[in-house]
This record gives sequence, C-alpha cells and structure tokens, in this order.
Amino acid sequence: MELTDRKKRILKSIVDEYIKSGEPVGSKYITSQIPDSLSSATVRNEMSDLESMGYLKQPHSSAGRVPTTKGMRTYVEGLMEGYKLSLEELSVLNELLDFKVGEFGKLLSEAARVMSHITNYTAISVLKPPAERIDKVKAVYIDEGSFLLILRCSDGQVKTKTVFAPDCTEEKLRTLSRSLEEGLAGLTAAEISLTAVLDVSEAAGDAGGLVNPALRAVNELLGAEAEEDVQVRGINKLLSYPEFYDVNKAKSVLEVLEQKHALVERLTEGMPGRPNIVMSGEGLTPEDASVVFYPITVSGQTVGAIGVIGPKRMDYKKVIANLEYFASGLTEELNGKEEGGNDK
Amino acid sequence: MELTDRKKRILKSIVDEYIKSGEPVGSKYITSQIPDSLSSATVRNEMSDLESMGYLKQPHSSAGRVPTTKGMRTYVEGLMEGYKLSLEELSVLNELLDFKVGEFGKLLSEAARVMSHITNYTAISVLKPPAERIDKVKAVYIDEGSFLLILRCSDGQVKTKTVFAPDCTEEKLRTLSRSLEEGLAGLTAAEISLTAVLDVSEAAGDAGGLVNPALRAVNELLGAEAEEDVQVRGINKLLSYPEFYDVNKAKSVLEVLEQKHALVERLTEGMPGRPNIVMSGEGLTPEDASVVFYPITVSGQTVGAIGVIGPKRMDYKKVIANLEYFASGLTEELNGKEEGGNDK
DNA sequence: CGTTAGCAGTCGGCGGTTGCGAGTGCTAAA
DNA sequence: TTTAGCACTCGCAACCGCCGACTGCTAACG
Repeated sequence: MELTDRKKRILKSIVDEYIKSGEPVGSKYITSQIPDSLSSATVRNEMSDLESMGYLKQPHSSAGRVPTTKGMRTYVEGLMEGYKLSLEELSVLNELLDFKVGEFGKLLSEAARVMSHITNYTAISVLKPPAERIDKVKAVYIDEGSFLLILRCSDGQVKTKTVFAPDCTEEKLRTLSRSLEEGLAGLTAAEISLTAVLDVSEAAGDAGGLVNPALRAVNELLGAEAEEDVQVRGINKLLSYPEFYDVNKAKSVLEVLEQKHALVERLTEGMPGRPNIVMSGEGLTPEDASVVFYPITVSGQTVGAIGVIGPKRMDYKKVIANLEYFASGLTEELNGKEEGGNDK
Repeated sequence: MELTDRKKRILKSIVDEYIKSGEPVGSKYITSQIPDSLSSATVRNEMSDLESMGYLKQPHSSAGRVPTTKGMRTYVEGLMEGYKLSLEELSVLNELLDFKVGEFGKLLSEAARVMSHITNYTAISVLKPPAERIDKVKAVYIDEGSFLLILRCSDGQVKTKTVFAPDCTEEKLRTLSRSLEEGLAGLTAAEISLTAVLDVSEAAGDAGGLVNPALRAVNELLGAEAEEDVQVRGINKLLSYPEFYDVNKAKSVLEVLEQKHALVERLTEGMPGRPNIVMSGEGLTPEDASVVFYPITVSGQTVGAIGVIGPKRMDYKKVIANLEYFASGLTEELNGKEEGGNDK
C-alpha cells in the first residue's frame, strides 16, 4: 500500500500530538487537527492502514495509536516542520559561542548545560582525543624533579602534562625538546615506532634519562583514553517524562549514560553537519529513548559531539534547531581559527 | 530518660536490620538478634521509649519502627562496628593509588567510578581550585598568534592555558615571563591589585601588548570556577534502592547532583581526615538520602573530596572503610610528593 | 519493679469486583 | 468513498473485605 498525502498528514498530526502529550492518540482528536474535514470513522480507516503498514501501533486494543520507531523516522525525515529559534534561545547560544575556542572542552561542557536548560531534555557532550599528528613538542623546566611537556597537535590543540624525572636542567630540557621534535613531528600516536624512539634517544645524548618518561607522557597525551571527556547535564529532566516514571526504564537509560567510553565512540561516529537521530530499537539506545546529536569536526576530524537524550517522542524540531545552530557555529569558528593560526 | 546499654543494643540491632532490608523493623525480630534473651513485649517497651526519645519512629501506627536521622546519627557515631576491607577491595584501591599523583583530577574521577562499583552506591568526586599562591609563571611560544601560559602554584599543581595575542615572539615572551613572575609570585588571585598590574605592565616594556591577555588568563586559571570539576558515577545504582523507586524522590536527588558548584563548596567544607556524614533533614540533602564524604587536603588546603550518596540506610561501615582507605592513602601520597618537589 | 504472656486494636497491602469512558472495528446507508 | 451508528474491548480507578504484621495495654508473675 502506498503512503498517500492524506496518510502523511494524519501521521504527522498523530506524531505532533504524541510529542506533546505522550499519550496514545485517538481518531476523533485527529479530525480536529488536520485541514481535511473528515469524520473520525474515515480517520480510523486510515489509521488502521497506517498500522498495518507499520507506522503506528496500539498499546492495547481499545486505546488510541502511538507512532512506531518507523513512524517517528518518517516524521523526522520529512514530515516535520522547521523550528524557529526564539530570541532568548539565540541570545544564549550566541553568548556561548563568544567563548574563546581554545577552551574547547569547557565550552562543550557548558553547552551541554545550556542545551539541557533550553530543551528540557538531558544533554550530552563528548570530547574525543583525535588521532592527531604531533606538530611541536617542547619541554619546559619546572624544578629539578619535574618538567612540563607541551604538545601542539596539527589541529591547533595544545596539550600538557607534568612529567616527573630526576635531574632536570634547563640545558637538558632544551636538548630533549629538540630531539623530541625532530623525531616525532608529523607522526600520530600509532606511528611512533621503535626506530623513532631509538632516534630520539640517540639525539638526546646526556638528556637520555628523560626520554622515556617524556615518551610515556606523549603516549598518554595522544593515547586513546587520554583526554576523553563526557559530560551529562540535566539528568533530572529525564525523570520528568512519564515514559521514565518506571524506574527500570530510567535505570536502563542511566546505564547507557554511564558507558562513557562507548558514548564517545558512538557519538563521534555520526555524520557531521546534519542531525543524527538514533531511536530505541535502532541501536543500543534503551527502550523508549531517543538520541539526537551533531558531531563536531575540525578539518575533517571528528573531535567531539553534542547531543540530547530524551523520550522517543521528543520535540525533534526544537532540539535539532538548537543543536544545529550551536554545532555549526562552533564548527565554523573552530575551522576558521585553525586556518588562521596554522600559517607557520 | 537515659540511653541505657540495653537500649543501645536494641537501637543498633534495629539500624543494622534496617540497613539490610529497608523495611520497618518489628519487636519480635529484634529478640532473635540481640544477645539478651528478652521477650518481644519487653523489647516493645524499650522501643516505645526509644521512640519518645526521638531515635525511632513509626511510619504508621501498626508497623515496625524505622530509625530517625537522630537514630542514624547515634549509630554512625558509636554503635556501628568497624568494617574490614576485603582483599578484592584492597587490591582495587591499591592499584588506584599507584596512579601518578600528577594526574590528580583524573585519579579522583576514576576513584569515583571504582567507589561506586565497590559500594554499589552513587559516588561523587569533586575537584576544587584552591586559592593558591602563584609560584612561577612562564609564557611559552606557540606561534605568532598565540602562546601558552604556564602557572605553577604553591601546592605544586601546574595549570596551563593557551592565550591568543598578536605578534608573539620568543623574545617578547621571555620579557613577559620575567615581569609576570616578578610582579605576581607569591600572590593569590584575590591579591592581584591594580598596582601589581601596573608594575607588570611597566616591566614588560615592548611586550606590553601581551600583558593584558596574559593577566586575563592568569585570572581565569586561578579564578573560582577555573578548574572546578565534579564527577558523578553510578547514578543508576541509586535507582536500585526502594527509597528511590518513587521518581520524585529520585529526581530531587538528581537535582542536587546537578548543582555542581554547590557540591564542590559543600564537600570541600568538611573536616579532613575523618568521615563527614550528612543525612536528610540535616542539610540540603534530599529526603531519604545520605552523603558520606572525605575531603582531601594538601598541606592544609582542601583541594577536593570524594564521597558516596545513597539511601539514608546505607551501609556506612563499608562505605566509610573504603573512602577512608582511599582518602588517607591519597592525602599521604599528595603531601609526601609535595614536600619532596618543593625544595627549590 | 522489671519482665512476660495474652489479647484487642490498628492499618497497610493485596486480590477481586465493578463501573466508566475512551476508542476501536464493523456494518449498512448515503 | 465517506459517514453515522452501534456493539465491543480493555485499561483504569475506586471500592471492598480480608489477611497479617505489629503495636499498646493490662494483668499476672518472680
């Protein structure tokens, strides 16, 4: 059977209402919502069709209909109207984007807070350590027992770590800096081979004792878990929605949110530049929940993501509009900054 | 009326059982748990006394008794037995303490994860930026448009921030470093006055254009919100306890956990070196919940805290034993490290 | 005077019943 | 093809009575 225009209108109307109320939608109510003037009986017939086509289902035989995941999918992929950001939303987001981008991690985490506040859903931000090339390495003297290793990556990110090592001198550290940079510049963490390590050791000469601690630090800074960060804000919002009044459902969502590493993986795998929507039944997403997210990329590399998790019937248009605005603004700024600062 | 020894035994027994079951405790059950051989009627009389003294209360007139906050307080402050850490718990904690302490923040957050896992409650770790004196300042060249500001505080913590400023040269940065250090060393954020700022500007000479961005960065690094971090792990654990099956109660707890700044304040205000216990009714703690935490100090300054939040009837002895072991081990290590590295 | 047995009273929780109302599917007529 | 009408289904809330756990009280005992 075909999805006629009228069926689409009815489906859209059902989803709209379901997003508002969270309750099954009956045929009578629909007649008052669609432009067509139809009787409830006709709508019932259409709804019956939509059900057999898999767009709707009845929670029990004498209740209204609820959209299935398939129905929701269709809705978000075409039926849904756009959403105009309110003045208030715009001003909050703009203020946020005025942050200096050097503080990327903090910015993302702050964004999650704001996003949760604006949308009334739980917001997630993830920060992923990209497999970056090393651009510059520097070792700076702190005291005899320690120095600070500074790594500048090809995306402009600067990472630092305090390294404890005996007998540091300014002199030795200069040598160390030079040999590290010569040996490692242009490599990713995975590309640091044994020969590279030996090269560095040799070049370091009497600073050789510092090479191993330094390399360990480099590895940690670039390594997979190094700077991974996940922020979840507004968990309490989740419990405002009836679908999560059942403690077990709420628990299953919270369990997913605890899997921080998996979250990073999952959210940074999405398509950049457009909304990614995962609903329950489509991935590991827990029952009745839905996740909307935008990855954030810098020159083609995904470095993080920001998203929202809520009931499957969340207000997609609003959420998408907000995420879109923030993500695209941020991506632009990040990439602009990058090109500007990279002309060495 | 006085709290006799027998009353204490009965109270302890009631709390022990209540911690296990979460249900009101009846007089008959108690007779089988205490060493004294008493009839249930006698126990009832004693329980009636305990109730009028405010240690117990009845949720409704035909049910057993439940300890009040006062009853719990008395329990945790004397009646409770010690808890022996199991081999498994010890080995996990020891492994954790083997982390390098330079990674203090990451360590705390990891500790929260482990703590939640071991105790089966929700764990909280907070990191507070102490009002530190500036020990050393250094500006390191990144490229023409930016440099890295490195701050070493009197507690040995090293903080960094990328600063964007036009026309950086290695030369200028050396001057900047020198004048910043001369002008700011030994001060806390609050003590940086206008005269200090003018001194720095003057000393900086032709690097004067870099002073303002640099000072702004110093301020951010030392400022109140600068590096505040709160990690909450194992929220899903909370929902395993019947006292939080009621979504509203769970929500009120989650709302408290969202107040990250307030959490930092509250948890770092506690007495170091011993368990701090706050129960519902005693502070802002939400209904039916209880928080146990240990602040972590470095040379007298509280720099963070680790704790556990759970139902008021949580297994205090186990939680305290674990937190105690971790907090004292960490404090020791931190203070040791500090003295060793500070002899400039 | 402390302790104990016994008994009446209280009350929450549980299972079964009932009535209500929303919403459906079907049928027959327009 | 649409519509009106009607019988039917079923979740839900209210209600009821019963059971059991536990208490408070009283009176007797050592």
